[in-house]
Amino acid sequence: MFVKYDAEVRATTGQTRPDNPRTRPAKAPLSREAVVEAALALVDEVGYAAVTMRRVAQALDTGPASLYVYVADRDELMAEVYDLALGQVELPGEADGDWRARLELLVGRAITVLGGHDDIALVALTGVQTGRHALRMSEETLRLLRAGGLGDAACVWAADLLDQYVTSSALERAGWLRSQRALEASASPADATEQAMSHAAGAELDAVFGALSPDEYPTIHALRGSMTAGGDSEARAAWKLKVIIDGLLAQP
Amino acid sequence: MFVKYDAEVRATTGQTRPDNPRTRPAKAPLSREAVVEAALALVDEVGYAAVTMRRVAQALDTGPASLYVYVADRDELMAEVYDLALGQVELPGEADGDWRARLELLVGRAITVLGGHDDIALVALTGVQTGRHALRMSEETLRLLRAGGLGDAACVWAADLLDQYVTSSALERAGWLRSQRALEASASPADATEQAMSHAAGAELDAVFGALSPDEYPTIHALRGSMTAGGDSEARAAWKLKVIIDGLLAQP
DNA sequence: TTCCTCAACGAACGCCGTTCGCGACGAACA
DNA sequence: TGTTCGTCGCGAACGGCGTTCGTTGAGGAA
Repeated sequence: MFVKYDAEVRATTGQTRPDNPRTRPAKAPLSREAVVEAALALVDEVGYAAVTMRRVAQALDTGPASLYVYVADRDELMAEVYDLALGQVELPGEADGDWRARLELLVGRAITVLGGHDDIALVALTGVQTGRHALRMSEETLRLLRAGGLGDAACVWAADLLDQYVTSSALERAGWLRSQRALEASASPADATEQAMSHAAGAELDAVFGALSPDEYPTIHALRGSMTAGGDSEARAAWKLKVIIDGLLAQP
Repeated sequence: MFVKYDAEVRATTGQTRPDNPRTRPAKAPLSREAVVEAALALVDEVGYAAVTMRRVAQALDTGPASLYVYVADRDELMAEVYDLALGQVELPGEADGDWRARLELLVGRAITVLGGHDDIALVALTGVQTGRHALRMSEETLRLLRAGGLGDAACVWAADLLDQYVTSSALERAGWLRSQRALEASASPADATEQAMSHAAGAELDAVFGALSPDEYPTIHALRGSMTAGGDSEARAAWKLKVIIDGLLAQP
């Protein structure tokens, strides 16, 4: 009853300041899970770098000090956020084809999901992740590679290589999405066709490569047409993954 | 006169590099180049994340505000530092073999050099680098790939893939070196044999994998012997690179 | 000599992650 | 009911960050 009253007052004033926070008899349900979920939502909303302990606390209507009951520090929180995001990756099933088709699907989904949460994949660069969902991904990757007939050591090294590929691709994709969003926000809504945006996105790189001296950088100059035309990023990603898997199968 | 005195004092104390009479007879010993060089030295000394504008300024015996005459912000400074580091990569020559041998050498050197400057490779994740040395690397990579007979589009995509590989490998290597250094510093100097360190380095991962339920993670459990035995990281890196290039050659 | 330009920098602003200790709360007990 | 006591949420503060602003003073031009 008091809780309800307090909550209502706070809701109508929009601030915790006016009333005495101490009058709260019972605290809203705070938990490690809630903190991590709030942080992931913030990553999507304001971006990885802008997720601060203060902002997470604010989203949960509390102070930054309260978060440290559930989380050791920002790094640990972000590691949890990373694993939560990884949980959104659906594992391919029987109907998705043989080991190779499933592996390609798994890697593609991981890149899509992680790249969709801004730079959360940066967490994977800080070391081997041992969260529940990270282990699930490793298990499935190794299982599929084994099904492909690779040797034990090759499986482990290949999983390592694929993990590097997923992480760097997710970060690349996150950066691309960010620039698209920035462009979309800045451009006048009238001419914001997708083609115009895509073209504008690569415009500065176009200029850089075009201005290069053909004598000093002959190959870049010769290929600048192919470099600018990023074209279908989907096809590019699929090509890269095919390269890696073909390479794996070429090993003894 | 005071300026001159200051310059002499600084030169004798070793704050700036040997006096070049041609450049700047009596000007302040500060320049964009000097700032970038000081920053790179700090990256090696205290690590990428700990390189702050204040520390760079301190190393140059000035205040942080003075740096902004030569550098727009920390990101731009770090991009310059990245390119300076890349300049330490020596391009393979005629004597190093065919295009493939040279490409493997180039990639290996890039990983070694970048990985040796802590997390400086993080810069490459913020977007396509267009510094002098970054372009030089791109030019050479594309040239070698073309010499390998790849088509125009394949060259560009392959260079992209190799760049991802270099960046992520450099960061992995930097992290490994960091943990080795930490271990070396913490362990008692008496038993600091390399084998003991290498073993201790993977000890916690060992424990994690060993504790996993064989039912939930059967493949990890089965391969945990191969996972822990990181073994020769040199061989692992060479294997990964071979996978990628073999994969490239398997494309139509 | 006088003036002008601009590199240099002290000081400050608004953030950040993290820590510490106060004091209100519920429980146990008289 | 009145009193004491342990728990723990969180306000307040600390040291440090990137960056900005306005002043200062030296070097070159006139």
